[in-house]
Amino acid sequence: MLNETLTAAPRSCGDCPIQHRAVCARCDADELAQLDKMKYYRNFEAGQTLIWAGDRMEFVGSVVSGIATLTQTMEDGRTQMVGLLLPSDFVGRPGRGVAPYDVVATTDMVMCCFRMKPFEAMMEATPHISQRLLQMTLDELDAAREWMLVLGRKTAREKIASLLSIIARRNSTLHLEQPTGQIVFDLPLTRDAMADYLGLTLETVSRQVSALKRDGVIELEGKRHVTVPDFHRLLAEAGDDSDGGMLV
Amino acid sequence: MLNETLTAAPRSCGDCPIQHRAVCARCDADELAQLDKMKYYRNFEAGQTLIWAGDRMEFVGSVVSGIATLTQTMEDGRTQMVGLLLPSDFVGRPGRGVAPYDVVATTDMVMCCFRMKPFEAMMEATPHISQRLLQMTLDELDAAREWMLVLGRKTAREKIASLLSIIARRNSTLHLEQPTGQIVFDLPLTRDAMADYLGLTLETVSRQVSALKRDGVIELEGKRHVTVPDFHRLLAEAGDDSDGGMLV
DNA sequence: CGGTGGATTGACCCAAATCAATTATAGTGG
DNA sequence: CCACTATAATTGATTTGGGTCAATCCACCG
Repeated sequence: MLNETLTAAPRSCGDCPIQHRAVCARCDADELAQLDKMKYYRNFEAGQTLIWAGDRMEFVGSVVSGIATLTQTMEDGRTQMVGLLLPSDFVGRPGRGVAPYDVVATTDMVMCCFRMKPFEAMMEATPHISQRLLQMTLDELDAAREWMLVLGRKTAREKIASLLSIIARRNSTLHLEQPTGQIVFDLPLTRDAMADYLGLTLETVSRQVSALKRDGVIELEGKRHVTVPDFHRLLAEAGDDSDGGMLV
Repeated sequence: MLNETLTAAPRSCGDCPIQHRAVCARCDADELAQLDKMKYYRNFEAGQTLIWAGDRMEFVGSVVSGIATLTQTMEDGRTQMVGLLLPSDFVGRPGRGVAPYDVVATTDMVMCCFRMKPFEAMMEATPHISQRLLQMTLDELDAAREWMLVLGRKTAREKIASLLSIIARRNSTLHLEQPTGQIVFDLPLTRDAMADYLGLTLETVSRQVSALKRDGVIELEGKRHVTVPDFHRLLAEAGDDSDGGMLV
């Protein structure tokens, strides 16, 4: 399942489900103790906007469980999703006072928040955090560039296949499996959110999902539960390289 | 002029035109001396491919002068530019052995290269470099996300206006001016490269450039020399926020 | 000069947007 | 338990922005 059963904050960092992938992954016991003093957990409900673009940011933090989206909006209302935040992903930018994007919870969420000021001070003092954050940011940059190819050059059908394969891949790496053969997962996004991510309309998303289903690339149970009988077939539909390509 | 007259390597870091913006910007004299031991300059000619996607990377480095592009290619030949590298921008990723994108010089270039291994070791030891690199990477991530909106939701006309305003802005920040009123610059890209950046065909680029010219948004002298009589008008054509929006 | 590569312009076509109507699906309260 | 909404999703008909194919045009250079 994509939505972890965890809906409450972990008892301590030792129990934290994201301790090995989050921004604090490299911290030693001392450093974790320091972080503990500036951190607090917050719960958000599905649909809730965590941060509005233009707001003052008073915290940064990690997604502990649940899923959020980063979205950019033009004055005339056109929107483009620019990020999908899964457990262990980092929210906010040290040193920046104002949020550039809307951050919206698509499921119930738990966040581990750090007060901005002390966190920034700690980043100056201990290299472990900024080193880890650098790694994570470089990964996000790669993902963003991958997404630029999707937005700029792929057909609607390829876009849908790309999104499905990305969700499938992220989902299975969370569970430490290699994505091959049959894969099953739940879509964390509505058709509308998928359209925002893909630079399409929701009608086109719906049509192409139906087409992929008709052609046997995917199977649907309800609107959200997806079975991919052959992951390689899906990758081929996405226009992605035969297999490899993926930089982890 | 966009192309700095500098075509040779600087004598020393003190003479370096990018010393205040590059990855080494925060380094003290000691650290610069350390870097000096692992660095070497390389010249590239316009059109030359610095790095092929899939190649082993044996160096990382900074653009000292000139302009390069980062490009992703699908097996069937569709290409998408995913980055524009200007002086002071960083090339390569510490810790990564294989290049994910083609890097191509669009003008003659000088690069300040660091041998990968010692550079990585130094990053572990001195926080100044990874802190600066983190800042730069976060800026690039913002730029990439800005670009996702352009690719996903803007019309061809807006895309052209967006590209022109980005080049104008970057160009004038290099010269420490505020972009207002009349702006003059040289396009560093061919129509074809612009199309690769914008997710368009070169014919559409040509048509929309002509349209913007016809409508008085820009003036052209030859194919490359651009005059923008009213920068705000250009921003409005780009669909960008009335003025602000820009996160520096 | 003719040639070559970049750029422009025109005619036509198609993939995805838009406009519009139905069809699930999930509550909610009588 | 069944109407009565409200929201998400599907499907159809039509339009359109940008792609494709093709014919010049232009500037520079040997």
